Amino acid sequence: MKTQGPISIATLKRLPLYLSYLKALPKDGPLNISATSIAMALDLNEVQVRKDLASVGDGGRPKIGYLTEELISDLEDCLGCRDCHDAALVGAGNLGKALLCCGEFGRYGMEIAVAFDESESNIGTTINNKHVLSADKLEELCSRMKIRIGIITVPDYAAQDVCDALVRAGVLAIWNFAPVKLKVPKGVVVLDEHIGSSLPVLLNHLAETIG
Amino acid sequence: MKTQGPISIATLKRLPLYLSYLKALPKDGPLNISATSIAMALDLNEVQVRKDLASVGDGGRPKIGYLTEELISDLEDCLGCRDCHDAALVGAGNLGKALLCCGEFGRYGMEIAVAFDESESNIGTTINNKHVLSADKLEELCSRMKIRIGIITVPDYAAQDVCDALVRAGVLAIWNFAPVKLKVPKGVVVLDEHIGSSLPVLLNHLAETIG
DNA sequence: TAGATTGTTAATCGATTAACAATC
DNA sequence: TAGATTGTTAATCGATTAACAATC
Repeated sequence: MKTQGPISIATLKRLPLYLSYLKALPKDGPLNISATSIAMALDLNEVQVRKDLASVGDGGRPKIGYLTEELISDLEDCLGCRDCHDAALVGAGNLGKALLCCGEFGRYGMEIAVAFDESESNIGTTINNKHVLSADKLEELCSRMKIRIGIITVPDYAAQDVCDALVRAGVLAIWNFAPVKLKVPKGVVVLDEHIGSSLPVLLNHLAETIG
Repeated sequence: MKTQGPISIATLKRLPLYLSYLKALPKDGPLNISATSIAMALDLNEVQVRKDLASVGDGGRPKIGYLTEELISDLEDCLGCRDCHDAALVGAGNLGKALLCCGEFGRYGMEIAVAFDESESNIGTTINNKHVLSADKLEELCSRMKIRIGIITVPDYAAQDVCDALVRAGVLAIWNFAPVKLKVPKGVVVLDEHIGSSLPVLLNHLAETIG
């Protein structure tokens, strides 16, 4: 693995694509793979692929390409699989459940360790082997477990309160699915995942197609 | 509403933010709102807000700002609320259910009209007043209902097949939640919504913070 | 050697931001 | 009038892409 300079956000977002593509390749296939073929498969520019790969590994060889296994391992290293962080999810509704059941986060260096919810019907249940606990215990437990990542999948009116509680518990990074701009103290990072905010892009395309 | 030139993708993605912010304002508040205050609230650059708003409406007035109601209506027009498209969702798992229950798509000009699934336990049920039907009926029904938008929330191995069926049924725009690069004929648009692909961005920030 | 492939340097493109003029 | 606010023009920035040299 390469000594990293900072990796651009755009590149960072593409790394999971490469990893899942490489992992899906047949095990008995060739040992090498070229940036050209990756680019073709993922519908990307091949120079872009090479630049991206250059930022995670120490390169391929002309005419031969990259060693597939090495590339996978470099990508995993870079995506942080080695030091996996525990996360707490708050709000075990449909979206929360979907995330709890999503197996691939481990690959990216995050594991949902515990979930919290307010509804009696959810509290005490287990989803994909993860316990759903009462939201009352959020602060104390996250603090004790030294959890640094919070995932917010509660309705928008509750999001800021949950966020505040997570911050008090020592959470430093928040993945926010509520369509709300969260206020956090300096040093805490928020990543907004507003499902639906790219919908206009799709509908705009459609409108043009239909004419 | 303004006669539109093409709106940039970045702008298009921000429009829902403005709309939901404006809608959340108290009804008995002031009639006007300034780009400055919107920018503050949403943590954006104020020139950017003005440019974005310029592309949907016919502008505000110096010293006064924009008429809140007019701005809301312009945003709604632009986001296509007037001609709402029917969509079909395929895959009524947790994520599918979350989307079926999400009320806000109507605002953006899309309504999920029907859902399809393979599992016996889901077929025949109703989620948020939307029928879940057998995947066998997908092609015929989507075709008959003249559905133009497909939402794919099935496991990745099934995604391409579902996509093909949707395309055969005449779907022109696909919102894809499976972590797979779909192959579609020309004229069909795919918008990939890879939840998790921005996770590395968050974890990278975290790693820097922790040091 | 010839050709496929890599990596780098420079050009392009799109989006953001800064500076400023216009206006109510 | 003075000041808040708008809109526009130009500068900056980051990311993508094209052209080319290096190499196995």
